[in-house]
Amino acid sequence: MQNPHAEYIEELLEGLNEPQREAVTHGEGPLLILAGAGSGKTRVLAHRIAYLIHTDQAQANEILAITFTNKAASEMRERVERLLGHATRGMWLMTFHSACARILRTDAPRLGYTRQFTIYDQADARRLTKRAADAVGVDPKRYTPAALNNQISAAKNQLRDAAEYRSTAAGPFEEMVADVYDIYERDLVRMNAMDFDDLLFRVVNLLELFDDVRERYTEMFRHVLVDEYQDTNHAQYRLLQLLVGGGRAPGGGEGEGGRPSYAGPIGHRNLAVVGDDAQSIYSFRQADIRNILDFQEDFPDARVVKLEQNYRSTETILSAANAVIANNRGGIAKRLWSELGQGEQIHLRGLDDEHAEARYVVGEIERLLDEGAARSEIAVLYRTNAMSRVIEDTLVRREIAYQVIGGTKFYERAEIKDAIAYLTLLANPQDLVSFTRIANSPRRGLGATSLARVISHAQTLDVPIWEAAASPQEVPGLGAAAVKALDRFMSTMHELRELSGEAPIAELLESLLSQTGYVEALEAERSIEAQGRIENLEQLVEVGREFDTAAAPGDGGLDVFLQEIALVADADTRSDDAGLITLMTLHNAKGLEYPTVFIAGCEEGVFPHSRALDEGGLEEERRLFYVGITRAMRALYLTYARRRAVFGASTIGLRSRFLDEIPAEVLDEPLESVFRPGLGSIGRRAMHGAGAGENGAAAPGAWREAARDPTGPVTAYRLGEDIVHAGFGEGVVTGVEPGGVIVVRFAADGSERKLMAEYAPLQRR
DNA sequence: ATCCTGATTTTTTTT
DNA sequence: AAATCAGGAT
Repeated sequence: MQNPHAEYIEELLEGLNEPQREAVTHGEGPLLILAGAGSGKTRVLAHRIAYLIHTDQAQANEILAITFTNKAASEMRERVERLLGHATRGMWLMTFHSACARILRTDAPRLGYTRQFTIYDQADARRLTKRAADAVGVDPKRYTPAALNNQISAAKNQLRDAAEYRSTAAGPFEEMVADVYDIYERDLVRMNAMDFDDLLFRVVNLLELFDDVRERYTEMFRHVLVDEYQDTNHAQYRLLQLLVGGGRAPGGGEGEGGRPSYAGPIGHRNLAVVGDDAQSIYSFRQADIRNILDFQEDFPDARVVKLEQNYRSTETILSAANAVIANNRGGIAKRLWSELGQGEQIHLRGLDDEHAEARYVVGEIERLLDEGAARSEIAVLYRTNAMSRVIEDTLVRREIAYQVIGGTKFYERAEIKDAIAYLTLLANPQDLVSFTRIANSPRRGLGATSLARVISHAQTLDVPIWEAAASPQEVPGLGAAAVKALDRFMSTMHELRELSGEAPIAELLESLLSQTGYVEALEAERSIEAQGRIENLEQLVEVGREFDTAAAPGDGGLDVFLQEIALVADADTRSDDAGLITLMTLHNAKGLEYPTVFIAGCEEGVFPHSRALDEGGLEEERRLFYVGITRAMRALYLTYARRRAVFGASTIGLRSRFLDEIPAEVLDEPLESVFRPGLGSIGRRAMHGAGAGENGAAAPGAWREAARDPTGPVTAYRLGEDIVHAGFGEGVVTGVEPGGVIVVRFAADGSERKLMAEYAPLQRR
């Protein structure tokens, strides 16, 4: 019997290599795809989804596919639709957080929330944590709300609620956090609100508490696929187990047993995960690399597919990446290879300070553009958002168009948050955070004292803040002026609430901004800044208009709009506009690729970051460096600055230890990069000699021979260099550590010794 | 209630 | 260097 789709399926598998094919055509049961960087995992995922639908193993609406960003999700959806030739409405293709918000929009009432619950972002969560900390009497100098909230967030991501946290709290600090956690949690519930972590946690609660709900979703999602599995946290792990069943001890108990055994309820176990342990970079967000490392223990019958052929980068770039990651212990052995040829060497430059670094980067960008490169082919990556500024300044000066991903996000701008807070209060009258945000914005004479009175009145009566504010004359101690101001404010809000039932979002926003006097107040300022804010608000109205036209019928409510924009990540706003250079942190670059990549700020303390250097942090920093390197397709530039302004003060920086983990033969590093200024006549002569390039950098390769000259002054030894020691004989450099220490393995007895490069009797051979 | 000023803090990384 | 915050003046 000929399958009518046979040719189509053949077409679907065309151009895939053997392991990719295996992953795509794998049928039921657990599947682990270990996908090295650039090995075509997005492609495999898209093809697998299309394959499942084509072979009738699943309908589109029976698939749950989790990606790391909304942007990745919509790109994936496009790919799948192109493969299938038709739309995929009904397929759940989104982030963990979006999927959870969507589940909760249906089922949150089971847990005592309304469907209009508010999602608080990190800033809101911190504000609420501060309130809780104040109530507990925490010394705000010793413990910042951010630090406290991080503790709470970490607990939630491990599915530990306030009571559980208290029961295991050890020491006074954790006791105190437990107190804060209690109040914070109580406030959230009272305000019908959830933070980001709650979205996951509450869905886990929902599925654990209500068998009927769990069954509904397990039956609904016959196939679950997860991208970037190495960066899932415990809550996400548990969620997956509840959805697909199984986990440890397949066929084991009904799941009601002890907690620490993760045996979930019995399910179809159709879980396909894709990831790369070498790219795990979110442990600060409680991502647990063990989720991917232990997958085969969780599912002993899992099919495991390794994708090691890289279709993205040159061999030069890959050998750098492989050499760097080899310095980490453990991990799943992989060796990326590619057929794309050696390509050009990796450009490594040391510059005097961050301004020189920016000038060098932008100078090279200009050169590349002159040679015909498109701006969209170039990305500049850095460790921290603050580092974008200097580069931005330089780009502006040279009039090169760029986009910055991250940093101050659109939805975090004060005016945008205000406008959204108005909408949020209309949807959720219990939302105290939104109320306090907008009650006096624009100024209407409602100061902190008056607001505190209204709030405490609402809390004594245990009624929503909206209700308490609606009858200001009943608030004890409220001055006559304040009563009047509140009265006016609330009558506007009541009018808007009427409107919110029927009007489209864009219209509601527009009337809100005019009726509350918000835009008027900005216009009155008559400043450029205020004008910018007004433009931002216009942009927000535009977002609303797009939502109005795009939203599926019956799914276009205010609550849906608010919950959607609460989960917009900045990475989602990345434009593919061919006319823009892209600037972003290394974290934001995950999953992306560019023909030319710059990694700036390769200095000790910056990258690896000084605050990451304790417990195991170094390996994660190295993975981050690995992620950065493997973003590059053809050209990679690494730069560091010998001096850098940190907090306005100039600081001396040493080149990153990661640079010395890259094999010398793939690097193109001019001499004056290696020699620190004033280190001797040869260094200085090099500066004058071979013709310093436009930005003070010598022409590539000019002094490479000199750098190898064994009689020259001590230069940094690099990984893999062959040396001769006067006492121990021949050996090879197997490690380079900061402080001029190198590790050498000697051929004679195979021993490894640490030596001071400068003083040991060493020679290159 | 609002504005001004000086002190303090900020930089990991993000859904 | 810039942003936020507390305290005090208006």
